[in-house]
Amino acid sequence: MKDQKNFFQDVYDVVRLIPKGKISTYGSIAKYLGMARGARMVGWAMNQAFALPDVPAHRVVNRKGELTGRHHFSNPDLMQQLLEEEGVVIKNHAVADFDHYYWNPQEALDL
DNA sequence: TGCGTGACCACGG
DNA sequence: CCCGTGGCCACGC
Repeated sequence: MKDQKNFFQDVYDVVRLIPKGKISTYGSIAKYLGMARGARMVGWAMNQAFALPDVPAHRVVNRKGELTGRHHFSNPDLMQQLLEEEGVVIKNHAVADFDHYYWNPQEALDL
């Protein structure tokens, strides 16, 4: 059991583990941390995380694969740009072939 | 102290 | 997939 105060740190820790060229979702991360209904909190954590250089917030999208957080970057197009640099194809502000790039912490970290 | 808001999600139609 | 509804937790005023 971990303190909820470390929840944000846990979020950053998981996000940091997302492999290059892969993406994950707010809900999956929240679920992995035991907050199945705390997807919004992951979003809030990301809002604070964009200040942390080691946290690839651009690899976190919503369950539809849309780059909903792009407006919170210094440049709205930066998120898409970073993903494309990693080989992720973006179409209309959303990840094309979402299932192909999807990275599930539950499976990857083998709970 | 209470209410509105939000980088969300699940469910039913 | 779209739409409406409810729930979730934290933050700002």
